[in-house]
Amino acid sequence: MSETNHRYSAHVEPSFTPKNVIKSLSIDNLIFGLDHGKLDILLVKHKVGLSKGQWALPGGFIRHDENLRDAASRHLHELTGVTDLYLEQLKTFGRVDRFPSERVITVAYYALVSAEDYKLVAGNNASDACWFGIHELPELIFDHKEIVDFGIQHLQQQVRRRPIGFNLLPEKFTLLQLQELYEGILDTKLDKPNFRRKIMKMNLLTSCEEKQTGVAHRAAKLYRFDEQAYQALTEKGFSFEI
Amino acid sequence: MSETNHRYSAHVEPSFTPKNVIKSLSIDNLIFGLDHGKLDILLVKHKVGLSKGQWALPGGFIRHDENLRDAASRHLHELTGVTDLYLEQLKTFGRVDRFPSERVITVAYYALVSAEDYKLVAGNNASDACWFGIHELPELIFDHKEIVDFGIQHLQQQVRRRPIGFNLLPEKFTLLQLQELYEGILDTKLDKPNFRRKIMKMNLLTSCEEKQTGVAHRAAKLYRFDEQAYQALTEKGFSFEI
DNA sequence: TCAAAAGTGTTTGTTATACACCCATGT
DNA sequence: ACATGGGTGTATAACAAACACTTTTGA
Repeated sequence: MSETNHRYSAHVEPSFTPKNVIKSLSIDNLIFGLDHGKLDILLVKHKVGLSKGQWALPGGFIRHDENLRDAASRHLHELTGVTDLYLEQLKTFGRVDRFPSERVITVAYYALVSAEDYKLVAGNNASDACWFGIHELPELIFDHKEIVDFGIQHLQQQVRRRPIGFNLLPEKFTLLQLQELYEGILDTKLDKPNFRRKIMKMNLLTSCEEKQTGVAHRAAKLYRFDEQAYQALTEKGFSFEI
Repeated sequence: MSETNHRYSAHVEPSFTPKNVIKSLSIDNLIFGLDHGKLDILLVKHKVGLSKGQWALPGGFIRHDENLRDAASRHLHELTGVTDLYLEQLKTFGRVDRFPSERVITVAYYALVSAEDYKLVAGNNASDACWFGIHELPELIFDHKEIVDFGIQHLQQQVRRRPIGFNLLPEKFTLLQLQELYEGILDTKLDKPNFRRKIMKMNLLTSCEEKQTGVAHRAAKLYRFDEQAYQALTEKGFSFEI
């Protein structure tokens, strides 16, 4: 893990730049997680370099023989151990003065990490990787705050149009968990009966024929997201709207 | 104009690469225009280099002291003479093998060119710049076809959610022109009465208190898009949906 | 007077919203 | 028994879709 941070920090001090990577171009990952209905972002703390001690988005350089998404994936994997994520390009940030001393343009990717993986990341031996609530972010390096702000806005838009939010939940979830997820991301309150109906009418959830356990109230049914049904519907021009 | 093409073609043969630009990173512009309800794209023909004689998106390299959008803007201006456009980042394309012989990643921007500017471009002395209907595109260089396909899809999504389509029309336009624009982009037929009502209810159009002239039927009222009303509405959380 | 597009009205079915209500379960 | 969330029902209003209709104008 320290190797990863070394590699990233390298990107602050050119002398640390690993070989076989593209100059002037980096990757930064915006990783969202969900903690009890609160939206979090994963940050790392730089260990060396000019920006030592400062928080930043996890990222790094791109190898010459590596596709952009693969680079994003690799950096994410090296840091968190998580693979097979919903990982999408967000935007490329290239302000002339965004990086000190030399021109570096960064391609930002974003990912949504499920509740299980959320714990995995937190329990990782990368003691300098940490989740922060989006309303309690520390000072960030470079233009990373700008990337975060853009990403949150983007997520709020995307989550209304595509069922990507499910990636933030465990495999089996209740309808209330799903509702709280949407409330957390969109920062609003939703009407329970109406939300349930809207979701159920889409036929995107499969009942697990199971119920919650260990709760001090009537146990809710557990559902799982039906990827195939979604694929089938999108091919028919289906539009997902919350 | 030949200078522009020289500059762009440079991007094919590294030996032509101008000084003071970033290596391994280029800009490509996807420029949409409207011709009688038909959606067009602006292409240029390379005059020198490996890809001589082939059609490509107008683009080029980024100067070290130049922001990304400024670079996109500059290349567009140099080629078409058009300024002050709706010009947005589309996506960054970076497949390892997208460019022959060396690694070049490109940031794609897109713009919508109004009917007036459309003529301006066509009448320009850049004899190797030409509009093509999106269904009649020639073979394109590198991964430019991929960029075009992505851009068309993106435009179809964006145009439904934000009133960017107005950029493709002249300043004063009729409701039928607007409807034909949407039909052209979305590749569907829309119901006239319903379309009119939907648009008018948004209060985004100002009447010019003027009518069409020179038409062989009842003259339609001319409208203009009210930018201020749109700004005011978006701040209130207004959502534009066609 | 006819074609062509401008522009209005109305009917019908669907969907959104708000809110009242009953159900199940652990403490 | 009661608090807590699970889950259903329904009245109302807003909206979308389809389509019939009247108006204006140049040729």
